[in-house]
Amino acid sequence: MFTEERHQQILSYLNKYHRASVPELSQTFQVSESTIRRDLSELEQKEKLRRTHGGAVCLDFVRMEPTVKEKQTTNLSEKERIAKTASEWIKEKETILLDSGTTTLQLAKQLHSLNLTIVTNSVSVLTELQDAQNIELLSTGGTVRPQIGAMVGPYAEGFIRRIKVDKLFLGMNGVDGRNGLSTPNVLEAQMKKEMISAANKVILLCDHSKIGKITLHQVASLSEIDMIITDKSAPLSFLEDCEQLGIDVITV
Amino acid sequence: MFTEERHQQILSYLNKYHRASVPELSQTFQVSESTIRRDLSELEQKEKLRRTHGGAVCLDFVRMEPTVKEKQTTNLSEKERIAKTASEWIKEKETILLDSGTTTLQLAKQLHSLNLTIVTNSVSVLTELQDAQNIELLSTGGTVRPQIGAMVGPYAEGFIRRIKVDKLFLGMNGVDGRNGLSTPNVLEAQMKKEMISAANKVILLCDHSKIGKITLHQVASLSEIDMIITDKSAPLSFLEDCEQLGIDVITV
DNA sequence: ATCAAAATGAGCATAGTCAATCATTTCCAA
DNA sequence: TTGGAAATGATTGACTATGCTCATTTTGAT
Repeated sequence: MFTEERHQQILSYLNKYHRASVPELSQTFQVSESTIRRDLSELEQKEKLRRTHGGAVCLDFVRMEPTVKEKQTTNLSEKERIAKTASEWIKEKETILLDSGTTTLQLAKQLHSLNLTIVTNSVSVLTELQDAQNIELLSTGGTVRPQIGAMVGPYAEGFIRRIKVDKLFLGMNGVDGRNGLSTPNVLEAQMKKEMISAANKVILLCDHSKIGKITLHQVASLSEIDMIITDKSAPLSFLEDCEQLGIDVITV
Repeated sequence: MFTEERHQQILSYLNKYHRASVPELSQTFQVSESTIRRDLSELEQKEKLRRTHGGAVCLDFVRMEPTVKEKQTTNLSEKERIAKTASEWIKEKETILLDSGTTTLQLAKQLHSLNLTIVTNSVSVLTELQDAQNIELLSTGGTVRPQIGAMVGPYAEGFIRRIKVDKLFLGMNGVDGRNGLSTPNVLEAQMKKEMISAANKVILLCDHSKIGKITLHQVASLSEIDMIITDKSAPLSFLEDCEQLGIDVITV
């Protein structure tokens, strides 16, 4: 393969996966890592990609990544860690239901290279995963809630009622030992209820800031959750309540 | 074999294999590598191929690279003008169905400040308009087609069947006077059919590059269209055909 | 904050490739 | 035939691509 060809292919690869590591490319094209590094340097010179430590990313992906909104996201690093841990519980070929929200979006970012069927009511997740090669991506449809980008309402619920998934990764505004799960919007509350019914296993992703909060509409009681992934700042008493209910608790 | 003949054969060879090395060609045509290099230099001069270190690659192959982003920018200015004109036909409070595609995405960008109900099967349009203040945004849901970001399949069709909209803005891969409207993907074709049925008024947005093209699956005949907005490079004969059918034709 | 592992880029040696040059061969018209 | 232009092949010094080593930087985990 000629150098030029390899350069083209590296760009296609990046277009597909948005990112590529040096060892990954080295193996793919059967050349040394040095060569790949040289390739990446040259392509960066030509502004065809953006070099990162360990690899490179696609240019539009870079532009897309740090949106204003995302920068404003609170507790981003906790959410990232929670998402990373959550991704370790996903096996190839599974069918996953992804709720809307910033934490589940972080989870979506981890899933690009897996072979999965993903159902979601989040516009951001759709955008994030629409070009992932091995993912069969399904959208619930419905009314789009501004700002949040969640699809809700009767159409969305109707979609969910017709499916069954292996695992649901659920976000939530309020999580409380006594009051269970709650959210401020009635349509979202209803939607989350349906999602819980559609899943064999319900995994709740929430950073510590959500714990102890009670918001307007109750979605479910704690006992309907199978696993909860949160950060180490979560109050111990709450975590004990969860374990008492037989919920798997993971803190990261 | 004459020099000219060899040149022709080198080009055929490239057409077949997209690439060729100097030793490979040298052996194939039983001439020295020097000669091949001379041949390749001349052919590059005439822009018949692209020289690389060690050989040459077919030009089309090099051009094969146009990234998703570049595709979006093909005829961008035409698309923008078409979109702008299309937006002038939209009145406040109307219910609009927006097909997926780059031209309809340009249209979506024009609609931020209007008070509308918009239904779409395009992930890009959802992202574009999710934060628009006065827009009630509805998503069809369904299976997401990679690259294109169109939601299709039975669920998407089911959604469309249950609604009626004032106007549909439709994109299309192929538009031909005789053959009507066509698209390469069967699911998209089906989806577009349903959308046409759901609309009181069907407005086709297409730049001149789509006209005269026929692709695999027929979506509808021209007569099902109420209005077509295209650019001034559209062939006159086609525009006359449209007017004969009573279609409003606008060229920008 | 600190440390070990991973990644990097510079330098260098090697193999393969290149363009320039020149001698030889082929072709064609006078 | 013969002269000259064009095409070809061989040679060679320069250039390019690659892989390897090693000192330095970056990263991530504690």
